Amino acid sequence: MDIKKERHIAIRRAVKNHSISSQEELKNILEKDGFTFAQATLSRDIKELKIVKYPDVNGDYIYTFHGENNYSSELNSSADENEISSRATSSLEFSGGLAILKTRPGYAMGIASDIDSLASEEILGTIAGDDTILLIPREGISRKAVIDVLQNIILNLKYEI
Amino acid sequence: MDIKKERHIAIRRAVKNHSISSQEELKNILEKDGFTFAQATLSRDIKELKIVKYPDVNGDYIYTFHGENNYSSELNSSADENEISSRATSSLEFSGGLAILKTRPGYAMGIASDIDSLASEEILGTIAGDDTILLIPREGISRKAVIDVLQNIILNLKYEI
DNA sequence: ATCCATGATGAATATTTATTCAAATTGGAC
DNA sequence: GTCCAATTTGAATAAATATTCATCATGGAT
Repeated sequence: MDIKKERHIAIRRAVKNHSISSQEELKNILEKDGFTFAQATLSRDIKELKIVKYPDVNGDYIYTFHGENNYSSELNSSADENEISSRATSSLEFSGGLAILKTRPGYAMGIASDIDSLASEEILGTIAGDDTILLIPREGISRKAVIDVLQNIILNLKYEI
Repeated sequence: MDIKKERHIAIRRAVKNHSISSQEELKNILEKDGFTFAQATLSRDIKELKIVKYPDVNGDYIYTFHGENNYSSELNSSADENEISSRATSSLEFSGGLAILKTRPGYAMGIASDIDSLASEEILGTIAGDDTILLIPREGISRKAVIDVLQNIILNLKYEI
């Protein structure tokens, strides 16, 4: 698998699970995971993943996803809701300007709702059945941009362009 | 009125209405509005206001509020929904660990919903009637923190500690 | 009014982060 | 396979941002 893609996944995971306040800190974590790269690469990765340095309630900076609630609660820090989504989705395919995301039965509504709130910059709207979500990207949003943002929400998303 | 408070309001307004990609750019805008200050001050202001430098869809950086959708649509760029909230709210008061936000009749539900989504880091939950919202801050969140975050959502909020 | 504590600020600086530029790698098309 | 264009990357550097430290202002308390 693509090394960059792996690194991106590792970055998302690290950002989610740690309280990271600088790229250097993040770099150290990833290096312990066996990744090797320069700070420049990390800066670019963070930009692509739309990760943000957020001033948290305690007066510290913390890297996080845009719009993500990051009060570190013990409740959901181990049970990672994105991991659930990961198991719950199966594939993403495109047709014309539209995309179809398949999910496990019963999951479509919930995941569509997550997408509505977390990817509203790229996705104009969603229509969910039981195991299928129709995604309507905004004008000018590329397939790649759709994939990128969904990968932010759903770890290990499988897709076909 | 407090010069810092005025500047904060001007910053929020500028961030909302312009596509600002650096503190220097923001500083220039504010200076045209008659404010004078050093970059250090702006950095601190931005931290206090929890404004974030966000990598947008076009591959640029843009200063924005955490979690705010900033696809610049002509639809709502002039009709500013926070301005509506500003006219729609009247006062914020505290009692014990709780806060009461008064609104114009009929607005409580809508505003409470905005607060739920935009201030969930500080506010555990809200209960809205017709013109009154009960805010339940999370443990350890100070009154000042509550005021700060609500000021981010509601311009010109009036309050009593 | 005077004192004290707290907050606000700027200049300089440290730190952090983004970009440039050149090199290396990758992924087709043939 | 070779070639070419795209993408990825690192080292160095530029640019941007945060903090330090000293100073000044502000707002009580007495």
